[in-house]
Amino acid sequence: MGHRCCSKQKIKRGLWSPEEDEKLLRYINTHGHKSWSSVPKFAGLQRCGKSCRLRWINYLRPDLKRGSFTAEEEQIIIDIHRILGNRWAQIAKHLPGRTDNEVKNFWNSCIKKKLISQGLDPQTHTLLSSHRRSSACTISNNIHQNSNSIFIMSSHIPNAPFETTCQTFSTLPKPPPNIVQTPSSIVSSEFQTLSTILSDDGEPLQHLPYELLMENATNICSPTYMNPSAVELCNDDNNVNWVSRLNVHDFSAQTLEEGAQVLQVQQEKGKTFDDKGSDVREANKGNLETSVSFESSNFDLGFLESVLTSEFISHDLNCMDELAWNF
DNA sequence: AAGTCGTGCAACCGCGCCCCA
DNA sequence: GTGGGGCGCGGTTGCACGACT
Repeated sequence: MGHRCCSKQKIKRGLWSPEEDEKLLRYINTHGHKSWSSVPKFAGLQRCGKSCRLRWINYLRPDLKRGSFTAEEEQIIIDIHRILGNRWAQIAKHLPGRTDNEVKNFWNSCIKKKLISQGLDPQTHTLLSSHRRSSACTISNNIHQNSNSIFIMSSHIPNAPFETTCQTFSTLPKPPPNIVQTPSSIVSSEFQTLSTILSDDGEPLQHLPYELLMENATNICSPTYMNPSAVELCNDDNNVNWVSRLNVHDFSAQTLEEGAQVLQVQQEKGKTFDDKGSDVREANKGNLETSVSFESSNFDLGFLESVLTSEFISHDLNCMDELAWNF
């Protein structure tokens, strides 16, 4: 079945010949492509407009980058996919010279397999269930220099000495001065440009640019730097206000060794943050709160990632589109 | 050398959105 | 309000080619 747009025409399908490429290229370079449906007719091609458009976008466009993806591009794809999912066109916008088709193919042929081999679900970027039970997970510093990922998870060999896990925390590099000596709470105004560090009583102490927070996002979970009482990720997008809060009182290697851990995740809808970042946390009594507790000797930090990631992903993808993803 | 299998990628397909008459 | 055309997007297919037996 042909495309609706070209059902009346004699349509050739399949691979493009060099002659067809030449015709299309010459026509578009001369006339542009105001209407794809009329391109084949005027260019002398027996193709449908849709096919011409695809050929131009994916192959003939002069600004296309050739060759294999770099490690940096790969990491960008993974990072954005973690948030946006299979929105290849959106992802491709952040990779100059790459097309959505190219990104999609690269994902399906390479990245997907790589993530699976690492025990990660390529759709959710969380540990596959088969790995979740058999291994304790650590949240380690983000080793990749070009990544804005909040966490990188690494599997912890079940019977390995616990020091292996702790080591991850204790060898983190020193944080920048404005994040060290922290108050006990960080509020990340995730989808705006300011992030705020709050004191114990919720008063804003310091506003941080979003980029700075993200650059140092790994610090949030580094007990070497601090021992925050909560990590909050909030979105104040017009009428939709939400906060994800992770109480991580004892989020330290020391306590991990002690075994019993409590992670409380509070999802609080309806909270508002004014534009100065002040927290009016008592304002709303009707908040939805979800608490999850663990009493396991192996605190599953992988779950933390799941929670955070799902918050990022599920709450409002429209916000994601408006993110300042212009690296 | 011939057949089989796996992989990468170009191209197609169907759906949904937007615009306009 | 609605129906049709155009376009963009994500999922899928199928071919070409190299590796392997």
